[in-house]
Parts: sequence; C-alpha cells; structure tokens
Amino acid sequence: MTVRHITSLSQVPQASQAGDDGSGRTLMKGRQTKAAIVNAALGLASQIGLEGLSIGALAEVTGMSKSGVFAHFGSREELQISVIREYHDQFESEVFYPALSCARGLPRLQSLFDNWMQRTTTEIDSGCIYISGSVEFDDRPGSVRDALASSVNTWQNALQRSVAQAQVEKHLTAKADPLQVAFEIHGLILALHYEARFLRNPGAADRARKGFSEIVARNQA
Amino acid sequence: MTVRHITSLSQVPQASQAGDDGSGRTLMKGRQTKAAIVNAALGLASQIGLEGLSIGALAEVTGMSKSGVFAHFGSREELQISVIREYHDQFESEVFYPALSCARGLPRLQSLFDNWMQRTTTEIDSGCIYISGSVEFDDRPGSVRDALASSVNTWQNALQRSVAQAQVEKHLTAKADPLQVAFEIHGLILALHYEARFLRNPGAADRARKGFSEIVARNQA
DNA sequence: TGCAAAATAGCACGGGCGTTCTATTTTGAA
DNA sequence: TTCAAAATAGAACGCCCGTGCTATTTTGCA
Repeated sequence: MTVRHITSLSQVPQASQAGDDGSGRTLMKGRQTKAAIVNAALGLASQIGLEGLSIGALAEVTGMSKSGVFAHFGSREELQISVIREYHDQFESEVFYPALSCARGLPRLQSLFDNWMQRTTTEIDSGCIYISGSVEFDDRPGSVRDALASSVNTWQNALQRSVAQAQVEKHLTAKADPLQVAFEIHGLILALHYEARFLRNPGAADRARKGFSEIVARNQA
Repeated sequence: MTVRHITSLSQVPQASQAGDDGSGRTLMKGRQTKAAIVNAALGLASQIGLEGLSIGALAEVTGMSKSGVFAHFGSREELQISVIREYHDQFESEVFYPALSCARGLPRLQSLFDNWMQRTTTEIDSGCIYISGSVEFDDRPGSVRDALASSVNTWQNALQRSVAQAQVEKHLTAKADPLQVAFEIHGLILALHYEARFLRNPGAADRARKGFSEIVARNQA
C-alpha cells in the first residue's frame, strides 16, 4: 500500500499510481498500464526532451498502439505533465526525503547537495528534464510550462529553507542571503550538467563539489 | 569592406558574408540574401531553438519560397550550422573583442564578464542558442553538435586564458585553478539564464554579479 | 458465468516537415 | 543588348505527427 507523506516537498498530495486507490477496491488494470507508460515516457523525455516525446515512439517502446497510449492521457500536454509529476516524485524521494534524516542546518544542506549531485551525475548519461524543459518552455506559455516551473520552484524553496535553517542553527552567518546561496548552488549544478553532459569535459563533478565547499566556507558563521 | 581580425577568438577565418568576396569581384546577390536569411534564422532559433527552426517558418518570415530558402543551404543541418557561425561571430564582437581594449589580467577578465552579462541580460528576452543548443544536442551526435561544442569550447578557452593572465599579472593568486574559476563563472551565467528567463525570478542579474565579485575576492592575490 | 464497462486496437484525417524536381525569373559580365 | 549562369518559385513526394472515430478485446464485479 502506498503511504502518503504528511510533509511533502510539494505539499500537494497526488493520487497513488497503482495497486490501490485508497477506497479498498482493487484498481483497474489501466492504472498500472498508465504508470508503465509514464515511466517509459520519462525515460524517453530525459534523453530527447519533453518536446521530442512522441506518442508514436512511446507506443513502440511500450508495445502498444498509438491510440491505446493516447487514451490514457487525452492529449500530449497531459502526457507531458504526467511525466513532470513522475520526475518530481522521483526527485523528491531521491534528493529531498533522504536528507531529512540529517540534522537541521549545515548537515542537512550538505546532504541535499550531495543527493542532488548524485542525481545529476546519473543524469549526465540520462538527461534532466528540469534543465532541458527550462529551455524548451521558457518561451512557451501553457500548462506544461506551469507544471514544470511549479515543480522547480518547490525544490528551490526547499533549498532556500535549508539555507535559512543553517543560519538559525548558527552554522552559516546571518549575513548570508539564502536566495544568493541557493542561486550559486544552482549554478554549480547547471554548469556540471552543461560541461559534463554536453561538452563531455572531465572533472566537472569535482569542480562542482569544490565550488560548494567554497560557498559554505565563505558563508560560515 | 569587411576586415579580418588577425587574432580571432576562433582563430578560424570565415569568408565574409556580403558585399565582397575578397577578390575584388562584385558579389552575387545570393550572398546578401543568404546573410539576410541567416539573420532571420538566428532570430527564430534564439526563441524556439535550433531544433525548432523550420524552413517553412523561415520562408514565411523572409517572404521567400521554401525551396528558395532551402537552396542556399542544401540541408537543414547546414542552415543550423550557419546560424551557429553567425551567433559565434556576434558573440565574438560583442563580448570578446571589446574586452581586448582593457589591460590584461583582472581588468580584462572583469570586462569579459561584464560584456557576457550584458549579452545574457539581453538574452533573457531573446534566448541563447549556446544554452538551448546544449540541451538539444547533448545526446545527438553530428556536425551541428560539433559546430556548437567547438564554438563554446573556443569561448571557454578564451575565458580560461584570461584567468591565467590575471594570475601572471598577480591580480589573482597563483593557487587558483583557471578551470575552476571559469566553471564557477559559467555556472553564474547559466543560473542567471535559467532563473531569469525560465522562472522569471527578479534579481537574478544582481545575484550573478555578486557571485562574480565573490569569486574574484576569494581568488585575489 | 454473464455482461456492462473499461481498456486497447485499427484506421483515417489534416497538417507540417525536409527534400527533390522542374520551371521561371533575375542577374551581371561580354 | 545578349545570354549563360545564378537565384528563386512552384508543386509534389514520403514521412511522422496528434487526434478522433469506431471496432474489438479484456477486465472484474453481480
């Protein structure tokens, strides 16, 4: 049974994806199929982007017909939004939740960064839809862009809160600006993704880690 | 008459685009038309990406027929590469060359960053194909990717050389790593583009500038 | 086991794409 | 002014796209 976290990164509870709908009634097979499609779609979108995602290619990958895939979403936009939600959930459970087991303040901030680095390192091969999506939808208003921006904002806020907590715990100086610190950390991750995935420069991960420790050192209480 | 710079950012001289081919013979009208098409294509590609660039849309914008546009390039790939070259040239003349009038070392590095910031600020509205292109072609081998990566690498090398010169001039400590400094600066620009253009967060430009001065302060001799 | 409802398939549509082929127009030196 | 060459247009091609419509199959409770 899928358990809902009370304190969610997004604060927006989602319907569980498979196995049970919460009312005790067995779920229809469609839910499971839909979850499988979304997973495949996330894999595709990570590599070629949300805009490159096509229902035909998705049908081929899942061994279904185009209309069979389509019926689960009703539109391509809804499919893209489902992929964003799935990515959000994975990001939450890989980067955010594990860090909650670390003490508030610098330890937790360090853990958030470490987990983020770990995920980004993986994404050097697979791609990251928070990054590719930002350039695909920066000039394209609509519900997909909204879902993407909302997801990213949620994470940015969580990161900023963690910086502020580190100030409360006297791990970082009160003079630091959480927005500034989060901005610089975000830059390190973006540079890592750019230089490692696109330029294929070696050593980028080390430079990102070094940059983070410099930021911490400079803002230490 | 178009003058060739002896010391070019790219070190790769290009044929001039219009008016004269260097042999004294008057150029055919096609060259001028091609230059106009490339300019329009750069405008389109900046907004919707190199992949979103379509010959049909380009024909409509320039008031030509599809085949008329197409004939100048022979393939869509060649069109995209022409756009990248045009962007490279503009970047060179807006960011790189003006900084050469500043003294070697920190003044020139500061000028490079200021010019880069200026350009990126403009691109918050128009988009930047070095950034959008990186996510469009990070998993798509071919000549377009090669041209893009080569252009970016040229600029990165110029930036790193400027950092090294600042060390020679004793403006920055010899212990600094030019690769590390350039990486962190690149991150600031990427974060600015992401947060200002996609998220529409205010204050991102100030944060990028603040980040740069912190980097300089930390690495000062 | 029966049977409505859900899930999936098959097919066709209109549209945009890059590209090719063949006219037609325009250019510019002789 | 002539005329080959260059530049441009026009139409058509095969391809893939998202989507709608109508069967057909599968599901899972009564």
